[in-house]
Amino acid sequence: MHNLKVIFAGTPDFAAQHLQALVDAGLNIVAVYTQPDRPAGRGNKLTPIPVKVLATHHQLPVFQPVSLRHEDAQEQLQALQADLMIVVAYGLLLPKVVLDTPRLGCINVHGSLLPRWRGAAPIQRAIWAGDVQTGVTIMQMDEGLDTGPMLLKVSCPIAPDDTSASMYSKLAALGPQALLQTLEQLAAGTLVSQPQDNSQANYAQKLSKEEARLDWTQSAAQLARSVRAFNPWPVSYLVVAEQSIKVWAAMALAEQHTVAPGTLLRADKEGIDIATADGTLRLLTLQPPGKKAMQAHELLNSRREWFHIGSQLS
RNA sequence: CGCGGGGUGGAGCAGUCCGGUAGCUCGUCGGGCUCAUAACCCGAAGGUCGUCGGUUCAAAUCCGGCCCCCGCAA
Repeated sequence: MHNLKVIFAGTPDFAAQHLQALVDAGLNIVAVYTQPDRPAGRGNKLTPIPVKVLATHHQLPVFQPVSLRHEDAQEQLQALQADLMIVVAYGLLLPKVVLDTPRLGCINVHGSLLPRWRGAAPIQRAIWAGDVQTGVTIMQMDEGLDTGPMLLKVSCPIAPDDTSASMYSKLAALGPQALLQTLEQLAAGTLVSQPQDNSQANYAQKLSKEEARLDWTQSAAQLARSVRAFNPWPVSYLVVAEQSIKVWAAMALAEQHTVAPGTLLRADKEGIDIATADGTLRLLTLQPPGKKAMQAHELLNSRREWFHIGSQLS
């Protein structure tokens, strides 16, 4: 596999960890594609792109086209005469021309056990839906959205306290291993591809800030899963005293109640308990705007007036 | 120059506008009550108020520089 000319395409830290593994494995990486630098964050400063930082550190040629739909970008790609392109969380659509440019096409590392959770937020949706396991799938890319034939799947259990953040780091360890294994099989000629069963497919819809607002008409169990799935982004929140308070950790209590959803049942050292349509949600770690995340009892030390027992949350 | 909040005993906050005895809710330690307690009562320890400089008889508080943390919008 070391004589393959490989192009790597990816953007965030998750992708960078795969690139690192490829570099460590001694692959011949002829180019690295990543998204253009953009002003972002507080102060709108230019934020370094993880993959670019790593590529630059290893003195790999970096390309940052705005789109791969333009001919000049496609010609540039063509000129690299690559055998294979490896795509991990790149964030740009690859037109068919691009998919066909490398001799062996493009392969992708996807954060779910395909065909379940095709699309933008596979890791988060697996937690959100209460799946007991997820994993990574290495697949040959085709024109569809994560519809290509699968080359290798590795699964990973989702623990009851796993968040999207923790699953990301678990899969960021599994993905590179699976990717390297795939490349070895490719080189050895033992690679077997398996088509996806479309009848088993579903889509992992992008997360939104709107969706992150805790909706007391959902069940406590679902809300607890959402809190885990939306950590570290967009982070579940509730509105109290006209402020959005992020909820970084919560748990569903078995306890039932007879009051309206959104009623504050208790607020003590254990946490802040709120009635939902089905069961009670206990808020454990909260973060008011401008503050750091803190335990419920710490917030109550100074903001008791925000949490009067019996009050209604919207 | 995107908008904004903040750095005060171990924690979360008030006090800053109108300079002048360090406050609140917890935690910790000691004692008491109790069958018992994470509950309650009594008491104690613990702070150069982010940092550097300026103004002043006097600065957490006024003025200026610097460091750090965080929310929103992208």
